[in-house]
Amino acid sequence: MTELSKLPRQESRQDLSHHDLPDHQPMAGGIAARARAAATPPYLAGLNPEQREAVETLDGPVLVLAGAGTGKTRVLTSRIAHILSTGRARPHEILSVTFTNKAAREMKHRLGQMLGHAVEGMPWLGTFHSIGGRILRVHAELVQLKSNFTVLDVDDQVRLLKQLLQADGIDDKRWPARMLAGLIDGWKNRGLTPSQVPSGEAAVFGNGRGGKLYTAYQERLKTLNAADFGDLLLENIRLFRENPDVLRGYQNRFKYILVDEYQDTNVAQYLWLRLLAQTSTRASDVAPLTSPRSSRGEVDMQSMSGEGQATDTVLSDSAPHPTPLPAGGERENVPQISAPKNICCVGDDDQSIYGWRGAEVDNILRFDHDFPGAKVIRLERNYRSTGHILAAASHLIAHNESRLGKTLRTEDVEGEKVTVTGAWDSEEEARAIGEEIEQLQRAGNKLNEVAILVRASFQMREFEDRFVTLGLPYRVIGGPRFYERAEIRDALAYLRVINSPADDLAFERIINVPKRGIGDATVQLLYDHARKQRMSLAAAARAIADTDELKPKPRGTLRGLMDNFDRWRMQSQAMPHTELAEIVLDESGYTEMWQKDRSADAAGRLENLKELVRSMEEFENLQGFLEHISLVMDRDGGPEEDAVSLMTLHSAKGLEFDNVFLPGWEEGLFPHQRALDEQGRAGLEEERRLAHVGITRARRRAKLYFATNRRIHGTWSTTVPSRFLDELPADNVEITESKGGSGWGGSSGYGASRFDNLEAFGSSYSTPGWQRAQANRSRGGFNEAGTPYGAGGASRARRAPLTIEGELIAKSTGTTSDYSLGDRVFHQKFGYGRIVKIDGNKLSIAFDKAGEKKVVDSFVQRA
DNA sequence: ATGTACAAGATTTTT
DNA sequence: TCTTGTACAT
Repeated sequence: MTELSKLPRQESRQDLSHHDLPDHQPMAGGIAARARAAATPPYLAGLNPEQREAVETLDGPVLVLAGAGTGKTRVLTSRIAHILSTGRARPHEILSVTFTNKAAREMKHRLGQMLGHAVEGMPWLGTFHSIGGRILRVHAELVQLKSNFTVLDVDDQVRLLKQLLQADGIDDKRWPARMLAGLIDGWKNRGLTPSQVPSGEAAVFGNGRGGKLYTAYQERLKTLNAADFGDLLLENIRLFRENPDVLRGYQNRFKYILVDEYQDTNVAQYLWLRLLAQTSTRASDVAPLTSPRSSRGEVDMQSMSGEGQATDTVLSDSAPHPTPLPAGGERENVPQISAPKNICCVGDDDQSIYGWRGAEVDNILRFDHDFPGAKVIRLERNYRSTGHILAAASHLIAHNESRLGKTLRTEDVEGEKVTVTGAWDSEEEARAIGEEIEQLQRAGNKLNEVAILVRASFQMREFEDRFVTLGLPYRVIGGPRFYERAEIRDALAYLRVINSPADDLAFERIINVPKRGIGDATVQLLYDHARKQRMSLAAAARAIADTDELKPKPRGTLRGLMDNFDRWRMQSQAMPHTELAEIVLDESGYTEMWQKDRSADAAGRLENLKELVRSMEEFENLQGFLEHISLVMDRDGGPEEDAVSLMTLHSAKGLEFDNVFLPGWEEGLFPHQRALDEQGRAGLEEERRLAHVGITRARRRAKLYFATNRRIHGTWSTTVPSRFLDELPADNVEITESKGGSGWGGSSGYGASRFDNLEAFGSSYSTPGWQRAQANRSRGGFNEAGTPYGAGGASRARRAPLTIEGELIAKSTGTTSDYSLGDRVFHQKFGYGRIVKIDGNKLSIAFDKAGEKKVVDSFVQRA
């Protein structure tokens, strides 16, 4: 519904204005021009000269700088259509990356419409991550993975890190695994492998342990044959750097590269892109300076990210080919000469709102440096919003200092002024907005054309409450997604374990779900063993179930569970995967667990499970389904019913609506206090861009609100109207009174001095405690936290055995034990004993006190 | 191993 | 305020 819905509008409007047609074509005379216009293919129809230039400039690098509502995505889509229909490239030779899977799907859909048929064979249209993942799967063995690797999501990631922290004796309370996950994520966004993390940042957790944990994490991922989302790109970069042949294969393959939302690309994405779009065959760009795979993948990325200070050695034909190009589909049609790179990036520096997630606006600012000879095309004609809305947004964003600067214009009517409404409190705000929406509805507006964009998701609740009482249909966009729901993840975990027994995170997730009496202690035991032996949890479970490490009860259930999995795995060969899923959910007792559950959402969860099984039908087999899940996990919204959309400003990116409500324009909330505290001026500017994005989502009406009192986490605090309100141009704004009626009359200073009351309120405004508390924790600024943790006795006690274990790892990674019959050994639980039988790494030991027991060798040490 | 009582902490979010 | 996670009792 985003850019798509504007297409007809745009065309019809432009049909009226002849001056929009390209009248300055070099060879175009009068008749010829008309003949040409008549023959205009659908994908060029109705483009203005700016847009048309962006579509038709096919050779060499192009940067399209475009403001909101200027048809950016349309340009990209038309460009693909143009490339295809002029026969310059075949679908699989075009690489097009977008920001979300949704955007990718939409582009495919639009492309189909433009070309008049379904778009077949467009395998390289997608997001960075899914494309990166695909390439990684093809060349998995080159990065020491198996091609059926699993992709961990945040939840898995955090649980894995929690275990690593625990093993390192680090208290999860003080240093939550989530924090480490965030850090590692940030490092990966910046394209940093463990060895490249600046020592200051690696010192998090004390003593450079942050860096060590990162290393341990990556190692664990490898043994689990897993990658996290960051790896999908990072490992890709490594792959390209270490295997110039592979890289060249892709460089030659992709004749056209297109990137949407370039302003929101992060460093890793940038590096990845630059490698692919490299025009030169300079060794410094293509080949690593060190010999390939010399140091287990710790690639020196300076030469890539730096300013090209590396040597300009030309890669000769006789350059070493460290790894042969793998056989398979990737091999076809790889010409020897490298074509000039036709990369086209589309973006708007004023819409960069993901800086906090590692996006680098610099990427867009540096474009012509990175791609010499780049053509920069500006799209400044806005087709979306009316005059007042556009003027308000432009005036606001002009307050930002660091920006390229664009002057958007519209030929649309002035329309209604942007309104600013003050409410007494957030409740009244919700009430007022509810009423206005009902009014709009009565006036014949579709609810689909109404959106409420909030800064933070806690603001949503009040609107939901209000809409429920009003009986107004609404949908929350960007809420917990289908695949994030616990029941879906549980079910998937079962299937994942069946598909790949080594999937630890999945196994751990369901080992005691439904409750079957395998508690933390047991899991911990399994985990210790798994890590010591560098094996998967499932393998550890199997090994330990045969010994006396566990009490009979958990041992029995564990063995039963493993038997179940064996059986399911057998059955998976014989029956359709949907049927298997039903059997598994049934026999595991998972369905039963929810059936017994008396809580309100249990029914919905069962429904979701059914939906999951249904969605599996589209796939040929379990493997295919799971691969899809790990990369795209996304569900198309059901049938589109008429409803108000409720979402955060961030998830509104790329969308547009006739009527947009923007509540909560108050200091502290918007701009958000934390952004201000942590990022200072840069933070403020990003917030302002967010405000700009918010206003420019509106086609006909933009309605801003602020409340004088807001309840933040239960306590009421008085708030001050946002400074952004002051920055709006008076001529395009109308100040209205809250129609909620009750409290706020507009008399208290706000009306009189318009928005200049900031100072007046400033003193009375108090920063809520939680904001102040968080204030000095800057992102990436944990450098100062150099206090070595674990000096206390308790954690010492836990860490001490680690050293011993460390030695054990070195000794007993092999499958067979290097103990011999008759050796005296010591066991933590059973004490001293003598080995009487050896079966692989399972030892039978006659203990002095405890009698004869079967034990895995990693649990004993020489006495 | 599991249920319950209490304390802490609470932007934005895509793979 | 309300959710989430941890400490403690059963």
